[in-house]
Amino acid sequence: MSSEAKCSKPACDKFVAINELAKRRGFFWPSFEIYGGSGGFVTYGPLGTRLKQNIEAKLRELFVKKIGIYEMESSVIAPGKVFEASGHVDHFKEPMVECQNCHGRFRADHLLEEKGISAAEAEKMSLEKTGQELERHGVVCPDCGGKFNPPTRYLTMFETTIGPYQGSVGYGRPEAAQNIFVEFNRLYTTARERLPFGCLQIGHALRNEISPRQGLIRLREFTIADLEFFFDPEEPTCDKLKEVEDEVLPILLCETRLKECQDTTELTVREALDRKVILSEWQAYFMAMAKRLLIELGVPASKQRFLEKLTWEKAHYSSQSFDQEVLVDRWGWVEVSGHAYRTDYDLACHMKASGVDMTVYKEYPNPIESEELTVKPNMAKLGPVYKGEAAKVAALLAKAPAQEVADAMQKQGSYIVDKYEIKADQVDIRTQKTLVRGKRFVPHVVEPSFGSDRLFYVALEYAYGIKDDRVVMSFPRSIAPIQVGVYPLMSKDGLDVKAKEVQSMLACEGFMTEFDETGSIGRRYARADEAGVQLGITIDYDTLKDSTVTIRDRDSWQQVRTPIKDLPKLLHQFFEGKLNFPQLGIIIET
RNA sequence: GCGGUUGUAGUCUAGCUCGGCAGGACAUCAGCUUCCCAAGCUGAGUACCCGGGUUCAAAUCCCGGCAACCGCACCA
Repeated sequence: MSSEAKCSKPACDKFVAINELAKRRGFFWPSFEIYGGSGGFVTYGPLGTRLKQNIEAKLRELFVKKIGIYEMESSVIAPGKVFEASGHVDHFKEPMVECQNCHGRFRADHLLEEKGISAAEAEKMSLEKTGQELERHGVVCPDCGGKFNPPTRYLTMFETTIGPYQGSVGYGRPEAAQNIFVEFNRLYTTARERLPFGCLQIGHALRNEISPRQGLIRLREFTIADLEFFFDPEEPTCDKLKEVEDEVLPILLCETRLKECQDTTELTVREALDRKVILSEWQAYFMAMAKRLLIELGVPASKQRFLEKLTWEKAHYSSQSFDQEVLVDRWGWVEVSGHAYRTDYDLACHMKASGVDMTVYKEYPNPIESEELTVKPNMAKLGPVYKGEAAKVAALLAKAPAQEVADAMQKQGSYIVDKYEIKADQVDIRTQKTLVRGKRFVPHVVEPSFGSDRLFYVALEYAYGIKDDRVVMSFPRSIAPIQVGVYPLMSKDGLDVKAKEVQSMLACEGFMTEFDETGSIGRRYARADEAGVQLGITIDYDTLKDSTVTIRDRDSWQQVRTPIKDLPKLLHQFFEGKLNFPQLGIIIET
């Protein structure tokens, strides 16, 4: 079918074209179709799964291998306590009211805010109180003036029961980050108790969206890549900053946004830090790396920007947040990653809720010497005098300010604590030298967090192109789901046998290959272009004579002639980016 | 969740107003033929979103559900 005919309708944008292609060729499709489907769930097919794996591999290459970040994998379900402690149970529950007349739904707290009640106050209110306040202010439906039903809470986390006991609530994680915080102590031990260090978790997350309607952009179950990077707030220096300090970050600043202006400010990483636009060096570093990741996925720098989040847009845990956005055909700017400075919020919350110490110990370069006056009860003397009350007296003494006790002893020879008079010989007062070698503190965290499915979608959209009326998916060569297609020019005269040999050899060399012998050679090239197969190797009658093959490039449709024996080395270098296509052999003029 | 639009093979779609054998294009598979950019011929398989109702007869009309798109709302 001609793509022109397909795109003559006004409704046909890239989103439609990609969804159609994705279904037809097996990149992805809506899940559970045989039962009518269920919104917000998606299945990745053979091509899509590979592409997604390659994208995630790219993320690992940039964020894990190069910096030495750890990785972990934990459960999707967590006991209720985890998300109560993290603040998600409170923040994912929105009070909503429904109009009895038109059934419109509104955020109850937003309605109260319009009546002059502060956001903080409205958020804290109980459901009952919210209902009373709505009534007191005579709030009616802004659409039709109808009355509201009593407010209810809508929880955007998936709730479940762990085991057969009803009281044991569990939640599907809405982000992968909490697993990392919860396991901090083990990870820190594994990291040989050194800061800074980071840990990445790529895995599924669940958010029970009210109405997920943008294909891969908003799903109820999706893949998230959360990287939590822990560092000492007193030593916030990023030792990798040199590698990225000249990288330009186009940022849409808060001050610009408040003027209702969409202009981005182009700042290098260095400038952004100097001007305190970005507070943390590590955060700036990760933002620069995120920009590079998207470039490697095929999104040019000019189609990317960072959006500084306004105070009320930020997550409950974040002190400074940026969204990395990519321009897409249908929706304009779409978030692909979030960069939050979470400070010590999460670890502190879990420490408080669990009672487990999650501080780390830092030794000072030079121990700090200090002199301290101590008052030690002399139990040998106190015991016989106070008998049963001796322990209580000792405890009271321990609480008393040492200097005050010492002064009293010197002046009056005794000290009165509560109703007891302590004699000088009943305590031991001395000056003790102590050496403070270090201190304990809660590490700070910066978090880059990627939506894997969104990375996948933008990679598809930016790969999508039309050449001579044919769809060509021009993936960057490092993420192409199939690297090499092998085609016998004819599937007879031994060409097919030879082609299978070549394919098998390349597969053993570690390449992702595909064999196709049906249809004319042109048709097979077209099919391969649509699947984003990077290179095509064609076995023809000359191959049988001189053991050379034709290699065809997906994007330029150029062809070169190369001996079979040179293929492994040349192709490895090509996919590593060390060779360009014309360097793969002798160019065939067509 | 509300309002609007919509749901027909693998994909895109005609037919629905006015009930009467569900048609096309592309894709797929097989055979012949051709062989370096979707050639041709012959043949094949595959569809009316689900459930109920009205009717001799339902893709078509009615009711309910599910799903998608657009708008509203929501999106830490």
